[in-house]
Amino acid sequence: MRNALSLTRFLPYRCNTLARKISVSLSRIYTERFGISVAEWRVLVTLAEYGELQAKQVGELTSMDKVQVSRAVAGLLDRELLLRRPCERDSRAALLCLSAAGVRLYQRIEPEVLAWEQSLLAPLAPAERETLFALIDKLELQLAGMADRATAGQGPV
Amino acid sequence: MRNALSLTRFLPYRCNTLARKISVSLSRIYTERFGISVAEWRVLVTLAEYGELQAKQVGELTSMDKVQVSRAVAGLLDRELLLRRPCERDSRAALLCLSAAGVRLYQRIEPEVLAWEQSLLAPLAPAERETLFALIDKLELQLAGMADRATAGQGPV
DNA sequence: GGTAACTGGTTGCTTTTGAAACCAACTGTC
DNA sequence: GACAGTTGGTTTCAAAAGCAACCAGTTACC
Repeated sequence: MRNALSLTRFLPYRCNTLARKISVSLSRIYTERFGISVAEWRVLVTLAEYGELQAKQVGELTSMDKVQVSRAVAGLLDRELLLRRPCERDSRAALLCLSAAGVRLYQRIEPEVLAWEQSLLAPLAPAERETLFALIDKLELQLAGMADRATAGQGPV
Repeated sequence: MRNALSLTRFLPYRCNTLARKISVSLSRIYTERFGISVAEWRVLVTLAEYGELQAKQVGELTSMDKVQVSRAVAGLLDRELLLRRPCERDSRAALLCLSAAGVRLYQRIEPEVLAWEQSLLAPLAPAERETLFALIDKLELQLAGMADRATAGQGPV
């Protein structure tokens, strides 16, 4: 049967398998050896970068939905890798940050993850790395635009 | 806390979210409107391209593992979009191909998917598209090498 | 100040995924 | 031709993702 579509040149497929392979390879570092899930890892990185945040902000920064964030935070609190204190401006929310143990754990994992990333990016010249991130930016932007157009004109919200 | 790692410049994260957004956007076409899952879609595309294949070959061509293939094929057979006949050389295996209904369905979906892909790739010049696929190729190659090295030297197999 | 709509966050439930056990059939070796 | 090891494919079971309901607290409006 004649068809124009071949998976090897189909971006959704290529992007999906690449992401999966990357994730499997990377998660060996923090999942198998430190018992940290992908969601928990993202929360750790974000709090390490920003200091103190509400769960909602973590979700926005990581593109995780609130259920994922809630469960990841619960797991990290169980292991006392996070601290939670009430937010005085809004008593529904809480402020999260890494505990001392969380910082120590993060500092053990981070260099290994960075080394792994260097090894993955090794075959790419610096300019190619820039290009790669620029292309990803463009595609995400375009997707956002496509979503907007798809939901527009569907009657009043 | 000072750290070198920021999610916005971390390839695993960027690749993961991009793949997820692409998948959500695309699957609106075949999931919501035709009731085809991602795995089933890949089987359809592969059989449309290659004609008649064993489940194992479908798995190799699509990077799906055999459980995924098995379930996708079962779903498609239920809806009579596939034909299965015994393989005379190996009676464990079966040969799969699209049924007439499967071809018709595929021919309805394919143009919509191609149009969607064009719309996604619209902001990329032809040369940029080539670059993107080349970069993905390089990264997958590197990952394969990293996996080899990781499993090498772990004692006799 | 009371009530309706909304929001941050959690919980419960259903659907999806993935790993490993499993079955039947095939291959090689003796 | 019997036995050990392998392979194509399915099933089973447990972890994970996604959805909707929910609770408590907040905002907006009359």
